[in-house]
Amino acid sequence: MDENCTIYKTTNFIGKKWTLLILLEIYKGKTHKRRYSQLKTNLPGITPKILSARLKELEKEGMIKKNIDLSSFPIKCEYSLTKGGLAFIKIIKDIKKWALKWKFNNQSCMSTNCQYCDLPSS
Amino acid sequence: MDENCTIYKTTNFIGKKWTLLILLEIYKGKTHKRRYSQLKTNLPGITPKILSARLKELEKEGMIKKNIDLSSFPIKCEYSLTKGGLAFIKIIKDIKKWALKWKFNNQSCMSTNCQYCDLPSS
DNA sequence: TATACTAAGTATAAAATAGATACTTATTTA
DNA sequence: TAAATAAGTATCTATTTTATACTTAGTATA
Repeated sequence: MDENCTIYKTTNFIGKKWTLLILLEIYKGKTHKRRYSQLKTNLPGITPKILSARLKELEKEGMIKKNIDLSSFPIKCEYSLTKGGLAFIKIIKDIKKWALKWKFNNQSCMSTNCQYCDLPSS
Repeated sequence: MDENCTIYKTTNFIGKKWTLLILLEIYKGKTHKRRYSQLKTNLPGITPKILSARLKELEKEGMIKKNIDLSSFPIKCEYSLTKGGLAFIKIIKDIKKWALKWKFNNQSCMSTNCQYCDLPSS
């Protein structure tokens, strides 16, 4: 197995469960930022353990940045997209477009209130 | 949780381990077709159980088609991309381009012999 | 003063998924 | 008669994910 492979290495982290949904959720935040608790609320079904593991991995992979606000209590942590992370959103949008065209009969997103994919289509 | 969500439903199957690599490997075959045994050889590390589970899921999701040739022995099964599956290859190529730009310093793929991502870059 | 509340997690055990490896089936070739 | 082949399945183990409870420290409420 070739561990230097670009696609192999990349699918190894972007392919994990919840990863794309977390990126998208951060993107949808004001100025593309979200706090831990907002992510937890807006991604129903995710567990705190997985959310925190994915955030650490995304930070390690350079797709998001963590910012801690110590001035208030309780401490607030804000996660924002890096330039690379923001560039990746284009791919997620393309996946949505592909899915609408080839999987869901070219309807616009069927759930208008959907927390996940209610994002501008262009 | 909104189970009708486009992105949620889509990441649920394209996000699984090996899925993108299998699609890519079929794409790289002559006329975008590969036999089971070729996939197994060209995706070192995959187990027959996972390969067969993924192929079934991809077929169910309408991304590949299975074709059995009973005329010879042993039976040969050929997997080919559907139109939707072929359209998805564009996204995989974009992921590679993204990775080369943002993760791997804009080098062209570092392993020229790589089974996985040695694909035309345009 | 004691109690409850918050944000951002961690800890532990159970369930689901993936991996390793051996086996199956049916036909052809040595 | 024995070995080889394609396309898997079966069984057991290891890794990941999920469910749920707990932690920490400052702040507001009773």
